[in-house]
Amino acid sequence: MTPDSAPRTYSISELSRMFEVTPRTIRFYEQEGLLEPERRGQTRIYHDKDRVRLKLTLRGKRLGFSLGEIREVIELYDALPDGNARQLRRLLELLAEKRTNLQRQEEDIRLMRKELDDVEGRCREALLALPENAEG
Amino acid sequence: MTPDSAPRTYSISELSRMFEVTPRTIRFYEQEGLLEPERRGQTRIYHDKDRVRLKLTLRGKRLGFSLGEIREVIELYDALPDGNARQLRRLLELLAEKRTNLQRQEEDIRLMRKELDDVEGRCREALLALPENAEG
DNA sequence: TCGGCGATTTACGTTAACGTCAACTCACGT
DNA sequence: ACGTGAGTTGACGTTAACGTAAATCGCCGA
Repeated sequence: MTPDSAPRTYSISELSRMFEVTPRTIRFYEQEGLLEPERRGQTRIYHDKDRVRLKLTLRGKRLGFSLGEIREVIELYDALPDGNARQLRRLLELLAEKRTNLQRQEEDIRLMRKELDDVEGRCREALLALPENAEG
Repeated sequence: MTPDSAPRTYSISELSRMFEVTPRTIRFYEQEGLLEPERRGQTRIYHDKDRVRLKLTLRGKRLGFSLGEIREVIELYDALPDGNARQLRRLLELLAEKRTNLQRQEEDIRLMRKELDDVEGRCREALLALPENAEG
């Protein structure tokens, strides 16, 4: 139906709206080696590859990774199919690190949930103990 | 056996070692309203309450919360048993926010794991495709 | 009495991750 | 020809979260 899944492109403002970040941020990420948009004249043209990278970058950020860490993975990933053994092993190392990190975060989330439950419990008790209570 | 579970106290360097942060960090957290150690002369004396707060603070940090966010929760929590209704409701709001946040993070972790799996898969393929391969 | 050691205060320095201009350029519609 | 709107390039500003260094204090043991 769609012609032939035309390889879409995006303007910077388009991407910026899609992910709710400013154009400044997107240019900054490029400067930091996280994106490599095409250029039409002086204007940047973003492809799906860039969109995906941006998505991964933002996700990484939400998980507390620095732009440097994210870049390192992306760079190694890009050199993947023909990377030398050293690079590949390095990448595996990096991946293992990230996994460990994720695991710790899951544990932290679990514990934090318990805290929240506890606090919320006490909070509701305190509310009910109020003279003029009316919860909702 | 232990006398009567004496309410332990800690020096700043002791705490600093326990959590692998610098004394500077601990003082900074106090300045930001996250800790309120006792004073013996000009020296800080930390109680278990402070230790717990520090632990929570660091956990919050690992989950990407700012010191300000963490403080807000701690403050409201401290004023808990006799807080007024407005404060209590505000606290419930905050807690809900944090929960939403945690949920998003769990989703992010899930997705990130998938990415890692994918990358690792390709990486191992690339390794095996090497002429002089020897994985371990 | 002196020398350390641990702690404190004050203050300036630093890094990451952008924000915020200002001054263009370029294509487009009228 | 002209304005308008999107995009670009410097360049400097900002904020959070500490780092770092210098000067000071108090106590304890030889």
